[in-house]
Amino acid sequence: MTLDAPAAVVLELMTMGQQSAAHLGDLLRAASPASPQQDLAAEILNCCGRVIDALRAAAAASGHKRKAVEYQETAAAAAGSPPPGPPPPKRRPRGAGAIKEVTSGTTVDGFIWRKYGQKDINGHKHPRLYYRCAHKNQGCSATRRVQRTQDQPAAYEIAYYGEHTCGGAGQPPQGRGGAAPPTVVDFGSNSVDATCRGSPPASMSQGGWSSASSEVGLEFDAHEWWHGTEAVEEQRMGGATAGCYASDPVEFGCRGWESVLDDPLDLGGLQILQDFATFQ
DNA sequence: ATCATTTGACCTTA
DNA sequence: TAAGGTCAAATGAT
Repeated sequence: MTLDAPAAVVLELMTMGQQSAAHLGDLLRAASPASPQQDLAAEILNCCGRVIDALRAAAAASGHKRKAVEYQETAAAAAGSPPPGPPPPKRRPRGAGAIKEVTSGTTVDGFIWRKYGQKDINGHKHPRLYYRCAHKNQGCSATRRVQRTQDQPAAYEIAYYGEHTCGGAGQPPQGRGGAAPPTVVDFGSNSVDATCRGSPPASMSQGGWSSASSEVGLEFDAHEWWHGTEAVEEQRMGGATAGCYASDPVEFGCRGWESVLDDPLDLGGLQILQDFATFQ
């Protein structure tokens, strides 16, 4: 089994939660032999255990995949340090490795993209869509390639190329769209404000793909966070919009987590966890 | 009027 | 040479 850093952080946190719940159960048992609080602690314990199991299963299932980013790193390592040579080609080599690949139920990722092309691809039922960062005029060279998956029409395979040098998220293009929403992210809190206001991931807003532990939680928040053209297209393409589990404290309870983990198409669910276990 | 999207053509790579 | 990736004019939306 292989667990990449963010997934490993989730696993570690869940393990800590499991231990804390067990400790709480012990304390409650010492205080009174039988109480509803003990049942609650036991339920928390059970939920943590199931999430941990699901995480480990997801990591095991995806462990055999050789991802583009891994290939890229391997190739770079084989080539050694980049020699001073001609400028990078205007067009990336076909099949060049993405810096990140994600399978998601939404194309919304917190960045603002401009579509510049669409192509029917052999063997694919759906066309491939090409986007570049809306801040290209600021020198940002980030692009992404979006392809609907064959077996799951509501899911997209998104490959990212290039690093955001623009600051990206939270800076809607001048002249259209509204003011950027606050980019406050609080992974340590499960309050509605902290998790459901639609802020883009902080690590994204700073450009690049941070492996910071906070991103584990932030990916759950990568939903429609401003009403720009991307959101409109999202509706036109029939893509699912990310659910916001944290918006309902009940939903975010034990049953909510289970439903998340049980449905690979459900945003912020197991698919995302698999993405992190696979693509980091 | 301005800006984003669409779409066919062109370019590059394998 | 086929297929993937990008360009840029045309078109549509605001």
